[in-house]
Amino acid sequence: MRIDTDNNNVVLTDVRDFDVNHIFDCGQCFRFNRIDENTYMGVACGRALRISQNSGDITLFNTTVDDFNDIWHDFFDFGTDYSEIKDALARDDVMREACRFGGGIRILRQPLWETVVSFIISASNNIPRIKGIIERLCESFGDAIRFEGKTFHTFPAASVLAELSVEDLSVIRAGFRDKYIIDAANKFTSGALCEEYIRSLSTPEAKKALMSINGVGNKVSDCILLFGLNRADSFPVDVWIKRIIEHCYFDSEQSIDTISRFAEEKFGSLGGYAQQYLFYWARENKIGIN
DNA sequence: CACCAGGCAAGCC
DNA sequence: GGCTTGCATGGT
Repeated sequence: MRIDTDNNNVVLTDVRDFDVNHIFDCGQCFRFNRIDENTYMGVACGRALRISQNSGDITLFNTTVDDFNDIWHDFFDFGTDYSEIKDALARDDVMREACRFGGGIRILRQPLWETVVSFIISASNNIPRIKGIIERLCESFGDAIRFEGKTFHTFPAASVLAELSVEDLSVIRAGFRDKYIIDAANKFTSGALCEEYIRSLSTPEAKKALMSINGVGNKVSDCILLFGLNRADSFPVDVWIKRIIEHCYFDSEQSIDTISRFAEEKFGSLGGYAQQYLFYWARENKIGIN
């Protein structure tokens, strides 16, 4: 990959294993929206971004090289070799096809706090509504930022949400999840949970710490570990993953525990990547629904 | 109208 | 311990 500047844009060439549609449509990230077939726009890490792709060429509009190096390089996980991961995972027909179909997926390194709240909101919910709730949360309580003549909003800090009551949150229409968001904000603000401490823990210990938050159970904590803490040894088992593993590897209904142990055995430390390839492939092709 | 949506907590045994 | 049920809201 080469990094150049063109006017106010950062231009990447010879980029491999990268597809904006795969990255932003595989359900890991809720704040980026499709502008056209090659372009997405959104907010992450306190910055707005417009990113466009033409095969191996990527343009980050109105972005400095410093911001690319300081923020977007890590956000897009450019330090990880996804070809190697796909080679290791593509050991059977199912995984070969899933890795081929979503070959441009990368697991974004999203801010921990935003990931905690986003996946609390995801519980028993659908992706369009999750995005709507998060958007209202940011509009109501985040900071306004200007970008390309438009106003965007950052994700509100835990300390900001900790000042709110459950009633204050009613404007975002999160339903029964509002009290969970407040509890998470309180734990992150009071020191009961500290990001640096959580990051220092092993994956099982970090999971236990995250599950002390009301509204964070087995599945949500696995998503936080994977998307917010870059723990690829975590394999979130949601209804989609459960159905596709059953459909492709068992041909009968299995317990969530059985699915988890199967994934641990089969994918090990690459489970999180496998989960994303499978999730995207299954959803886009409606596999395992019947 | 009933049913469900990337689950979870609380209340039952 | 495992199993059931209620949960807010919005879309079919």
